[in-house]
Amino acid sequence: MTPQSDGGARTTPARRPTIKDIARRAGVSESAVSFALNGRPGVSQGTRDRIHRVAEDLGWQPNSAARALSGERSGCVGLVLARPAHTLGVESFFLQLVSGVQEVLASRKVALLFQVVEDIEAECAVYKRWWAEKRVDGVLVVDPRSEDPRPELLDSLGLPSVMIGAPAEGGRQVSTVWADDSAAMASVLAHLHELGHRHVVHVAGLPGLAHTERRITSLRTEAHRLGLTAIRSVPTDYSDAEGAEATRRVLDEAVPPTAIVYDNDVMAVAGVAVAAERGIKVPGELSIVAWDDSALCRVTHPRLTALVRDTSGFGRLAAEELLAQLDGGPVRSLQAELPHLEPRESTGPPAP
Amino acid sequence: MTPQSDGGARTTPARRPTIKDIARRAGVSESAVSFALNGRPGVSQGTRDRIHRVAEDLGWQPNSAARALSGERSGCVGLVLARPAHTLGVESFFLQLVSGVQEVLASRKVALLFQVVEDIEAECAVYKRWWAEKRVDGVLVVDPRSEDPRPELLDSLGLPSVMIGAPAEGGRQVSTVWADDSAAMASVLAHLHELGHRHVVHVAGLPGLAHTERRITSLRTEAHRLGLTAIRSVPTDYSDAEGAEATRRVLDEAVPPTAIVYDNDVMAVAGVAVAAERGIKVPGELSIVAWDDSALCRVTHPRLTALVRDTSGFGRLAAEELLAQLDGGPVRSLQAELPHLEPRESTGPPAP
DNA sequence: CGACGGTACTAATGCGGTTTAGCTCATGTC
DNA sequence: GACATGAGCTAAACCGCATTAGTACCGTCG
Repeated sequence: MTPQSDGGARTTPARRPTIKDIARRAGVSESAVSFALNGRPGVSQGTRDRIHRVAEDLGWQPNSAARALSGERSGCVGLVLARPAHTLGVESFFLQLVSGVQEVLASRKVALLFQVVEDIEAECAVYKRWWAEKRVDGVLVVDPRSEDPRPELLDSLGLPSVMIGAPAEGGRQVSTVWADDSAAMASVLAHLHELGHRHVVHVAGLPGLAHTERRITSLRTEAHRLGLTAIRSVPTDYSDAEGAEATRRVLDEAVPPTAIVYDNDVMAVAGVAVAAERGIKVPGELSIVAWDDSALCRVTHPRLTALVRDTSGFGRLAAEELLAQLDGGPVRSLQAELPHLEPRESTGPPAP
Repeated sequence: MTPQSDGGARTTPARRPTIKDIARRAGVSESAVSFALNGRPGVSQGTRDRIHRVAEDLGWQPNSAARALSGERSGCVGLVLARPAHTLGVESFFLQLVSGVQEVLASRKVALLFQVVEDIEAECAVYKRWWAEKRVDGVLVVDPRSEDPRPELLDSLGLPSVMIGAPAEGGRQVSTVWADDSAAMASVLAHLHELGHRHVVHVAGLPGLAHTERRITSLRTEAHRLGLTAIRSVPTDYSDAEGAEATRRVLDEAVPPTAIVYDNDVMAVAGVAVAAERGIKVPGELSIVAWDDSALCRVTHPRLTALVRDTSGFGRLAAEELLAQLDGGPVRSLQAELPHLEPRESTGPPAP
């Protein structure tokens, strides 16, 4: 830590123009300006144009605090990510989601308040604070759980919100946007079944998460339907470490699986590494499928067969839905496009 | 898209308590409440305590808009990430940085406004808008460039800011927080030199970025000092695709390098994959070093020797510095802890 | 020709805080 | 006992915008 320059006086920058400045320059009252700039009736077309010109000239933008204070809208939506610090930052899902969200929000001049916390309790605390401070108009909620306290909390606060990734839950006034994990899992299993696999392991993500549960259930149902018995899910925390560990465990079993489905890209890559370390050929002796595509799936050797979904499109959908709700739209449950399987080099027929 | 429930009337939630409510309940004026809650003089200890108790009871939190409007502080800082959508989301650096930033901000109840945009022009536009809307009190700026328009812009707006990753630049009233890439690069080259490598290629990141330039310069200087001539940098855009492509190119040369240093983890992993695809043994025939450690470096086989830095600590430092500046502190240039090399399995002596 | 209705605008108020100015009363001072 | 002092509190202005309640003016119609 080396202080280097102590910085002198900062020159005072241009003062922000206000409605008053516009009013003076245009020779009208402040209210006229407000009407004109907000497209309200009560000003002639002539003055309206003049006001717009002056505002443009001055580079005026509404002061967000003032607007929030009078208009009852802060122009912000919130997004909290509850993840223990060490699991942060490898998965591609999240930033892509956010980039989709932003596209929509930015076009409507809505800002995104973002916060990373350790766990779900802290997450709830953030919602309460944001609500009390009137910081956000609504929130996007990720990582829905099977026993989730958040819909109830958000409902009681009356904070408009969209749950990303969960189907509708009974009774709560919370919109949801979700992908059909069940169908997707079925398509993955069908692909492997067609190739001839009869013994598949699903290295799942966190058990508490709703979509994990859906995938596990779907796997079981489909396996049953296909008459397969040697099929099961093992839980992890989504980390590379547990992904690798789970892989080692199942490969050590008396009858190891011929295919493994991983619940995210990071674990799938870890699985490839474990196979490499043991000299197990992929896909010759072991087929691997990654849930969620990303650059990762393309940098491994062999490149990974992956379940591709339009993550940023998912984010866009969620953001649209939240904005619609803020505009007084109904609470709904929307389903995103079905993920599709992109076969690459990591899946093939099992060894005879 | 399947609308499912149309949501009925939302029950009106509890009204947010205001200072007025506290004043009434405590039997004092609103100003007294404001003084008490902000630790200003002008109220006796007795009333002060009483007011605090009432505020606590009511669960009062200051309305952020109101406070921003009168207090000249929005309680928000901004962070813009300018990346083309397709390069988003693999690198671990960013989310870790943010998690460090948040730790500090949250403890001071400052919110983080986050925005993803396509390029640096859009980024500048966001700063201008945030300034005009008075949305943020300051900003954190990432990915500094060698010819960077942002310090000048931020300076002219008078928006307090901290550049993350660049050493101080002449004249601008912008703080900086940076790591000594030059020394780090020197340590990497020393490691490889000790192992016996004489022909090293540096697969660099985007040429425009300041730290890329520093690493390239340092590599050249150090190579010269060590009397090595077969050493050079090749530029990429940080993506897995270009990392792989660059690797193929240099391995195709008449005299291929015996070691490659990659400017991020993703490209290093891509490099490993290219080696695997060609049957080149790592580290037997090719040593690989990754700049920045992450789960990725541990899931490859072999695990990657990496340059470790405390990214979230870096974020903390930057956030601290920005807050200090908002509190009237001087503009400074701070240096973060020196990254250190973590030798793993991907580096070894070159083939004889 | 005066009441009427509509248009184009202004004045005034409020949002929830912060801050300045002022007011009251007890105390100390000479 | 008159007067300055300061502690403890209140009233009022203000931040920048949205909104509601007027007001002035004009044309129209009975």
